[in-house]
Amino acid sequence: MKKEAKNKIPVKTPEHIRFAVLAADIACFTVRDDGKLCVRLVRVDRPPHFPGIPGLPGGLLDPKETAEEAAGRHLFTKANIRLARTYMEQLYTMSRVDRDPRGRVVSVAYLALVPWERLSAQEQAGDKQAWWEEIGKATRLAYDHDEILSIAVRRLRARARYTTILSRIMPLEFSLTELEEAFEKVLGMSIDKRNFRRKILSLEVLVKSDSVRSGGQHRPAQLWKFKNKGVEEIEVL
Amino acid sequence: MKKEAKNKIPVKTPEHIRFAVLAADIACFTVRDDGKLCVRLVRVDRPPHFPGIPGLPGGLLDPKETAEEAAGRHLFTKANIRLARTYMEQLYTMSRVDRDPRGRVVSVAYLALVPWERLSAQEQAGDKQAWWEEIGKATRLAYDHDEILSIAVRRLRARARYTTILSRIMPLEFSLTELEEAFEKVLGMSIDKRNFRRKILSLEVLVKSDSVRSGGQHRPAQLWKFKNKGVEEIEVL
DNA sequence: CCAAAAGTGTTTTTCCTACACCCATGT
DNA sequence: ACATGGGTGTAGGAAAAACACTTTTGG
Repeated sequence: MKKEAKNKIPVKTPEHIRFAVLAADIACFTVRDDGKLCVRLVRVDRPPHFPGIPGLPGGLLDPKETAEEAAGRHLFTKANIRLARTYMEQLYTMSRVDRDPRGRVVSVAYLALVPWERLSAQEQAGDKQAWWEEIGKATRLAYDHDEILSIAVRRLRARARYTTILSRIMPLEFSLTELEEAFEKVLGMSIDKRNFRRKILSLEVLVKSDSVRSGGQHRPAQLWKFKNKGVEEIEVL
Repeated sequence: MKKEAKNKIPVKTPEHIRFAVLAADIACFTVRDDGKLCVRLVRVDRPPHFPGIPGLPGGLLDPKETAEEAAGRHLFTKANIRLARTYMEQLYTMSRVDRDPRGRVVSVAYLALVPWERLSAQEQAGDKQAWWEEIGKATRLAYDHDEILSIAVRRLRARARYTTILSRIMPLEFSLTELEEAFEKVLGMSIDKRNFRRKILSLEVLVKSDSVRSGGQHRPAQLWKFKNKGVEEIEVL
């Protein structure tokens, strides 16, 4: 019984090994209706090191939540993006000893995607606390968030090539041209229209929607949906 | 000055946010000379939950080291594998609240590779504390190490297909047959000899070595090296 | 009838796959 | 001389890439 007591444990973990604070940071992307690939930034105000400069949304873990739960929570409370509409996957864990000048903070970074169409008007517009920034212009961020962002963009590009991850950045219904443009914006290259359509249709991940989009003074576009709602699968493009 | 004091910080982080213990676990692979893909296991002895059962090597972070440094350190102290010979990349961070029944431990898992040829005789042989286990037989591990191992194998297979990661599991010099066998063991499939040779040579990642291997009673094999020592690159196979 | 984006086929080239025999060496 | 793994070439099919015109609508 004495032995059992010895083994019960870290209700009383020794002080010296509980030196770290755990955090989660989120690189949340969307393709804005002007076609720009954007990331959600927030105003970080932690003088003297980070006085009112931009950064990724994030915050500390609670003792009873996973890193992913903390990421979803802070994405909502700090950046006003609701988890229900977003896809999230773990990206990288940042553990440099001096990454936060105030003390040892280890941060689990997440990659999130949200369809622009499903954001409320207020979420789209942004304000002084949280806003959408074009990828190229999101620079000089707080902490090591430049590095997180660069890892996130690289990962997004890689996964766009061999998974259906872009289904999580598209509206529920979209034209093939819109899907092609999402690929072009994310991959930063132009794609042949006819080859793209043949390829994406041959993968059989899309189904025709009932409706068409009757936009400007031109032929209306057939709308499509992704067949498999949530998940992703291996492919190529 | 008062303001400054307020911003100095987590020399005095509040107790309640320093609830977690940080750890690193390592899935370290090699291809043994019998051709088996193996993972390094250690004996975990933490009764009552894990009394002398196998697990991945790992351990806690020190306050002044990164997760990767801790991984390298524990790989050496717990599993007797020296970092100098190993390639290591971050795999996934496990943060389930109850993953360690003794208290909240968040673990950063790493994938490591080491060439069998570069291990000492003692490291190759293993003992009661640390040994090489074939992938299929490494099961019912401590904590969530089954899950880590499964993620690691999946990742290794994926990266073998589009990077030169296998350069880190091969000896410095090797025959094309040996390289082909490494691919076959890792991917768990057989590969056509002629097609493999044509493909791998067309990628121009190998250079001929000066020497040949004069093994049994047959024609000696030309030996090859990877052109770019350390790094990896995008390819296909 | 004009502007603007939607939609559609064919040809060429590249890459993957399947497949069988000769070569150099040690015993 | 023979057993053993090392080494090579070709032909057919599938997928990728290059490329231009017709269709449908709104103004």
